[in-house]
Amino acid sequence: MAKDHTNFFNNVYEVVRLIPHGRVTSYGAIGHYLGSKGSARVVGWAMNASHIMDDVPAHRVVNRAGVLTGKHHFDTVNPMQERLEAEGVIVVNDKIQNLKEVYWDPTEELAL
DNA sequence: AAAGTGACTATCA
DNA sequence: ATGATAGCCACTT
Repeated sequence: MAKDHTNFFNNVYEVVRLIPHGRVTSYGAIGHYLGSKGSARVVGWAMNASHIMDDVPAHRVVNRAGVLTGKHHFDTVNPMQERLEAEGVIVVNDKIQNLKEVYWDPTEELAL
């Protein structure tokens, strides 16, 4: 990836990959950490392309409400919520119940 | 180069 | 409280 025009995606993948086990974050938080708080959609877009990378745990990335908005975008039959539940996250009806307990903000945890 | 799309978020009704 | 609309930034065509 010597090209810079994919740097934004690379940053997203890097942050997502750094999400601790059993933790989740939101698109806006990642976008904000990258310097563009309004780029939540772009983060989601990066996730859409993340399927080419198996090192990107997109199942740990949810929307602001803790809802697994993109669970249907997973190419596999392995549901996002089972994966999250296996990590210790309580997910019901595609929504994280203990979001506040598992929420992980890169701007607070990484930007030190 | 311009227009369209999208796994989001915030605000208004 | 929910539902619809607008704003946002980067990618695709």
